[in-house]
Amino acid sequence: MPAKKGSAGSNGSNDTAGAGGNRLVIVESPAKAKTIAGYLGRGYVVESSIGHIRDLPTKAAEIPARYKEESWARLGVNVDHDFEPLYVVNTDKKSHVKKLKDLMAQADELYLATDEDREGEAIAWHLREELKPKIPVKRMVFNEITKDAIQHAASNTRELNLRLVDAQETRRILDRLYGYEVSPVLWKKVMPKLSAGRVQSVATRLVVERERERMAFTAAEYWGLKAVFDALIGSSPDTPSSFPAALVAVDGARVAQGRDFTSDGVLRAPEGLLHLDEEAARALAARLDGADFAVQSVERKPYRRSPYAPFRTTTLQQEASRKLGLSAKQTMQVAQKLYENGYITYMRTDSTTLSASAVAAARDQAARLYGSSYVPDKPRVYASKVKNAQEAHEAIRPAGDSFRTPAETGLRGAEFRLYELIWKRTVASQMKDAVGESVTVRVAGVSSTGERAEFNATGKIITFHGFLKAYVEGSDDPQAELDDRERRLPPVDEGDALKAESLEAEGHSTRPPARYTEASLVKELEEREIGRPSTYASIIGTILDRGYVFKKGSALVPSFLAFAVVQLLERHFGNLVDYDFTAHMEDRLDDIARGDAERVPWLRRFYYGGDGEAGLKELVGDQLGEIDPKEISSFPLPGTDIMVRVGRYGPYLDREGQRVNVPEDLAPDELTKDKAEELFAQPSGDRELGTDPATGRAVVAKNGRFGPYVTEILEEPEAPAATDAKPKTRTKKAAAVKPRTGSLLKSMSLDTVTLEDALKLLSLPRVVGEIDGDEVTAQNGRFGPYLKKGTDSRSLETEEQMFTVTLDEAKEIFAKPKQRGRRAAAPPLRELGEDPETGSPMVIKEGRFGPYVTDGQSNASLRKGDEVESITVERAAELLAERRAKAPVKKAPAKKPAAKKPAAKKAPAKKTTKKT
DNA sequence: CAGTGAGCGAGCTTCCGCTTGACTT
Repeated sequence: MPAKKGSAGSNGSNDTAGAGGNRLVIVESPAKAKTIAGYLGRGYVVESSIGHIRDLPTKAAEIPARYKEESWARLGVNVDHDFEPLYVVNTDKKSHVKKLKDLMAQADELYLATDEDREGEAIAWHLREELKPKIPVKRMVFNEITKDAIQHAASNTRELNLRLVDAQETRRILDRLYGYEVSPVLWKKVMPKLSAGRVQSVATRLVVERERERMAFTAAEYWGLKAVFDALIGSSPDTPSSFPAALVAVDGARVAQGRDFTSDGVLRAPEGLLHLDEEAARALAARLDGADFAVQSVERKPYRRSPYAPFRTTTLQQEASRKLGLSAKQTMQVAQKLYENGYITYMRTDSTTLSASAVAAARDQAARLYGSSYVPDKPRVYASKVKNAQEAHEAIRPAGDSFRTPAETGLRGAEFRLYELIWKRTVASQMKDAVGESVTVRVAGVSSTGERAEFNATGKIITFHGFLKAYVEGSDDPQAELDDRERRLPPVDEGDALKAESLEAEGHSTRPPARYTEASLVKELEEREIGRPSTYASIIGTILDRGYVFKKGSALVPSFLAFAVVQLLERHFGNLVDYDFTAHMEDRLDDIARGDAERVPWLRRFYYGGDGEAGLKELVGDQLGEIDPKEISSFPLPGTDIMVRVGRYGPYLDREGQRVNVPEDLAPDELTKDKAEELFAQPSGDRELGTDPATGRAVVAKNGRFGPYVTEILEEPEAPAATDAKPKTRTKKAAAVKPRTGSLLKSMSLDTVTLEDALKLLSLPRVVGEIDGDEVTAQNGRFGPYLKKGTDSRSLETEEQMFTVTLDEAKEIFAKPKQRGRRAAAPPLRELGEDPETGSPMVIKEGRFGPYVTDGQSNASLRKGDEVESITVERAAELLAERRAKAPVKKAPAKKPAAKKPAAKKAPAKKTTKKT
């Protein structure tokens, strides 16, 4: 499938659909458009939609003005009227949609050739809705991109399948309701900007559940014997003389191994099992020292292994991770490049099917490289293992009707290695099975006290390598035996005497289940039918971005934040994070696609409830009060009176009010009782800076609620003798002598702050002098540096001024009224001229929340995509108009906040109470 | 998780699934 030049087909190939008219064909991907243009030739113009062209509005700014006041506008779904969706053309697609319209204006027929799956059908429908064609519209589908298949598809079109579109729309609406209703619950109860969704929340839950298993896990220790036996035949490269073997039984009782233990560290079924501890194992080894050993039995079984199916998205991500160390995202980026440049087929697929020409190419390549004896008589066919596979694409394979070897591509770096991986896997998939023999040798000996000890050794001889010549799959577990690796044993027979070269005790302990990696999590999701090939990489990205998981090497470790979020969802939205939720959804969508069910009753049940079960609306509305933020963010540390809490500033430990931070990168399963004590013992990362020579007190730097600061350590008022003393007395005493504190200046940092800096900070407030009988001091406050004179104050411009400002300067500053200092100091960033609507001049200013436009009356923040430098008069006027529409009266709302001032001040504190 | 005094434009965060290119330094 070499890329052809230009997007409009002009190659002189057969024109199957007849001469004359112009046909516009729209596919999803630009790369595909290029190829297909070449196959269709004259009379066809092939363009791409570049994925979906319309969607529900993402944020307020995208909601058309006439809907903004609707109660459901925030959702983009009219939940009051049959869940009717509101579609807008995505901002970044507007110009492209116009281009498609222009092309359509010159066409006589429109072919909607998007992928043949649920999403593809929907894209086709959206195209029809948005382009509003007045020319005939045909739906064209194909599963294979070859000239024959494409030409056949062009002359065998069908109608749009509106039921399939209905199913897609239902999926879309459900995901929106889930995501946009549940996320705000997290903002209120846990932390702003968090998110929940059908896929990401289950992915997070999987990672959290695995960590819980690890935390609940109790390791069991067990011992065995490892021996190396010598067959006394002399060794050659092909036939070793000695081989390793492990103790499996003593006097008929099987020796316990890792798999015999439960996750609680106890034996599953102790009868007939021998659990060796270190002492017993060493003693047995001693009693076997010098014993005679002989081969008790030799068991041979045929070994046969078939090649792996060609790559689909998830298997490619897994293997690229194991073998090339690429993340899911990196893999997809590299694959995208290979696809765009015509080296491989499409990389977001759940199909393992190869086209006939690809099968032929793979067989041909295998025969040329390894000989025809390596190629089976009949092509291999791979049925998809993925249950809800939509199979709109082929497997991922080298492009074209004959494959380029990696060397022939001229590729380099990651692109070369990924291509090579895909090429090998594809070629191997059409090769013969590997065959051989697996051998189990059992060796027995009698100890000095008459025990009969039996050892096992296993080997594998591959007599015909078949596909293994081309490709061996990697393993996630480095300890695991590679299934395909050859391991030879000496050619021994029953009764042969053996000499023990070495025999020693070996200790093991059971291991907790391994953490997920990106690749294994994606695999798990795919097996549970959650998520789609185009989203696997971004799901990982989302849960990383939200801080739900972090990476430790390649392992995905859940944060305590994830524990809190998952705990909330499990307790209050159990159905939504059920692992089968998506599977049930898919069943309903299939019903809808077949015409066996309607979407509205189903969505209504989901959103409004029924049959005695609460719907989503009630759960996020009336029942919201039942969610206790404190409880949801608290986890008792087993066996202690310590609580792990997730706060706004990260996780911390709480023991009767004593608090200490938990390092952000501490894995939850590493937070043991001992570790917690250790954290309490070295309080909160304080850094001792030295002693204040004036007071003899220690000065430390700490990180506090308001950022880094320095403080002094006061002597303990009393020895801890009076344990009965009421806290009140202590508070009183502490109130009498408060330690001096001071926030670090912006130029300082916690790591580098010196004693000298600290003493300077602790010297504040500085008395500047006296004005009109009032003492003037310079100090650092909540809003930065300022001067204080009685009840009056003025901000200072720089922190340095706190130490340098003179009395004369202070007089000057106090002579000016309060507000002006700030307001006049900020000149407009840009002047825009008159608002065409109101005639008042508009200027752009920099404010607390970033740049905004003001006409003196209304103010409106610039939105995403608006730039101070480039914003137009029209856009600014539009923003102001929007702002005016929202808050038309100026006085009433201005008064309210004023009256609420005390409440507003409490707001931050209130938030904290909610949380803590 | 330290503790101190203003007066000011609020507005937005978020879902899943399709698919790339557009900016500037």
